[in-house]
Amino acid sequence: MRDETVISARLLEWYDRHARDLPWRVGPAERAAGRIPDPYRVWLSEIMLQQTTVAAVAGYFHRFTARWPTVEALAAARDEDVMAEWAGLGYYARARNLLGCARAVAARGGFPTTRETLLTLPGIGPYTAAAISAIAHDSPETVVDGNVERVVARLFAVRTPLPAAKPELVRLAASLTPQRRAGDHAQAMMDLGATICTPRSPACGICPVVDLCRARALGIAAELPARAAKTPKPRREGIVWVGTTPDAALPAAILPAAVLLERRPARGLLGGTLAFPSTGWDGSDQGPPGDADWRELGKVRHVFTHFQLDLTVMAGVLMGQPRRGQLIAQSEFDPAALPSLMRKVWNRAKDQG
DNA sequence: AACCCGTGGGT
DNA sequence: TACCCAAGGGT
Repeated sequence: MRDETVISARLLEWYDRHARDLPWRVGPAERAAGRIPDPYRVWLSEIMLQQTTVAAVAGYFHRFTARWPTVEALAAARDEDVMAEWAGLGYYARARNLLGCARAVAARGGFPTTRETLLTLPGIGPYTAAAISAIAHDSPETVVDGNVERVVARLFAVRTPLPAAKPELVRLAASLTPQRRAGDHAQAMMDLGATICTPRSPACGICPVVDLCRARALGIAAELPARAAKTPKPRREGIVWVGTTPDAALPAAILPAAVLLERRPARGLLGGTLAFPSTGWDGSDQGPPGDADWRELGKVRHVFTHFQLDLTVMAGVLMGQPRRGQLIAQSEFDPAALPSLMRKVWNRAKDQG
């Protein structure tokens, strides 16, 4: 028997006993009994899991499915409600594409089943299209995420650095994909990568395919996959303004009646999210959003994918009409609807203001 | 093809 | 502290 066939059989056997129990997953026993996963839940989980950990996704998945149980319900949601529910999860283009995809799917009467057609929908790329097709329909597609790249690089001792190695890793991963149970195979590869074949100090001692791992034989498992050198992260600085209005019934120092916020441009950094007016760090160059006796509260540090940000927080009670943004009543303001950076800014202002 | 796009936990 | 990197996609 080919090594590839043995690896696939061993992985499925291992998965039958050790599959992670995840909220969006139909486990191997239920799957074998004929239970078909809901494509909506598979799709939603896959979008949320893009570059995002299982632990971070779980709560969001529960809230989304409770509020919008079907793709039709999600398609009918308001943009700002979806953005608010997504707030804190990051990569906000996913939320915009999520809605676009839901509306396209609702309009066409349901999710497509083939990888090729799934690929035409917004937010669905090569990984997600293959994953939905394999997991929800058991199509023999090859699913390659970061876990699979690592597992395959080690099994076949691929020393070429990523991302140049990607095409080779995809070919090798395809050589492992079985014709039956492709969905369970894909999830087994990812579970192995997440729990045993981990980036650092992999647990080779309990790996079901350790005897077939070439990197292990060479003693270089923990060193793979190799990656191209990363460029150092630059630092940016900017200013953010937390403007409030005085409450008519209470002393202004106790409780502000309204907070000045703005909707960021739909594309780009934190695109489409709710934010405090700011400048200087995202390509913008603007003054204070209104007149106030602005005072400095200190800095907030936040690390994005490609730069580190130090934002100086200014706070003040607005005098007259603000020049931009929208005043949100304190009673209707939910800090949880802000992206994490702006949540940090709010917490700083709340602590010191 | 290279760059842009969040966040949080682990080491 | 600093760095790694997660069920990637869009442009």
